[in-house]
Amino acid sequence: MANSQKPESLPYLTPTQVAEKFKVSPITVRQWSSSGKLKCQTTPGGHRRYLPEDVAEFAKSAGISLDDLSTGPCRIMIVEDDSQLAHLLQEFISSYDDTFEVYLAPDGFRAGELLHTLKPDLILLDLMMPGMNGFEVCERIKRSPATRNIKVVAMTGFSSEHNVTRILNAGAETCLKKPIDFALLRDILAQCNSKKTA
Amino acid sequence: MANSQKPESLPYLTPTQVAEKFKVSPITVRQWSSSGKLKCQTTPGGHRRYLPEDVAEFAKSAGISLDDLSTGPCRIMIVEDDSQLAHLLQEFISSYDDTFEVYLAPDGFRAGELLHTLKPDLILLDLMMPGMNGFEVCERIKRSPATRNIKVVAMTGFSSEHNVTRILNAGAETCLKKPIDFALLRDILAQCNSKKTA
DNA sequence: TGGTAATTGGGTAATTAGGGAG
DNA sequence: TATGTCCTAATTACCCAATTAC
Repeated sequence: MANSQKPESLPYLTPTQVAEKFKVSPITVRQWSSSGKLKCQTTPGGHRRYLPEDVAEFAKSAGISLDDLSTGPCRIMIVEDDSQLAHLLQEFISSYDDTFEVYLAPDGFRAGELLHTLKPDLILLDLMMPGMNGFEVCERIKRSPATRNIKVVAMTGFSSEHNVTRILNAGAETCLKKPIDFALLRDILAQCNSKKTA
Repeated sequence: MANSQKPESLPYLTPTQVAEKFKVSPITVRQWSSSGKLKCQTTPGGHRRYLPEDVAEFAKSAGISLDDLSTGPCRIMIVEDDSQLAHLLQEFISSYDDTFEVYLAPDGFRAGELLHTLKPDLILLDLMMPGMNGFEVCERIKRSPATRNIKVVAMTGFSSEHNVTRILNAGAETCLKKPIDFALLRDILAQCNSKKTA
């Protein structure tokens, strides 16, 4: 189950599903929609359907704990063209906590795909990959509302002071130097884990 | 259908596709048809197929605006790292039909992102880009149910017989040789146009 | 042409949802 | 503000043979 593909989730939520996320009754969710606080769409039969982004926006505006309830298990994407290192990271993460779901993106295309289909909680991002500018990728992730709350941990073998500053300014959590210090990585995973309240 | 000459690739919708548009299960779509609320055609085997116009009419009668592709314009993604060529293609397409929406993906990451966020109708795919294997990309697009009906037109400057065969086997509509023959491109756009019912 | 996985239709039962007044 | 209940309607689950897609 290590590097399996696609966890394609439904692009909408029913009232009951939304209610479960907020730990309230479906009737309450109905009220939120009626009063306009929670945007919703409707089926031809009049039933309400909720888009994940609308739910997230409502959670934020209401100050309720937002992202962890909606995500489920912790998903981690490893963007790394060095297959050996990628698998090493994957093994380490899985052995640290086998509830983490780890996905590998060996190239930019896969990274872009998984970013929007998998919607990971954490991204380990190699800054030096052919045909891909890691800095731009990080900036783009942080610029889009749909992805900006994803944690990005940069990885690089040529960590000049300037580059480290640049990637941190782009919104990365931290910048790991190669070879990877697995103690640091474990700390990062610990933070990722503490986020889970379930 | 405005100007379609051939019933080559009719824009029929399957029950599942209609269900996705209305955020509902395929079973519900079946009920709508059984009760006569949603008109449908049937295959020789008895399976239901839906015309976009019938779906649009049903949506209107239910007071729902379809945000998605049924009524939307034709979206085209150009995957090409040569900025000059990319813009040239964009200009040509826009001048051919200014209702076409053209988006540029200068690298693999943008291509992967746009594939799932934009959900284009047609992809012009450069096979030779750094850090991106065009053949693999095409195969992946055609393998996933969510994207397999997107038309892929390959573009390459080194079109060996073997490579052309390979990309066509991967599911590409055709393989354009560089420099691009714009007459051929126009024909492709014409097919893309006949798909539109709006 | 042939093989295999995914989708579909039919029918009925079970679950969920909306509206409103409490 | 959030929720429980009643009634009716909309939506979905389940089973299995046929059809369709790749």
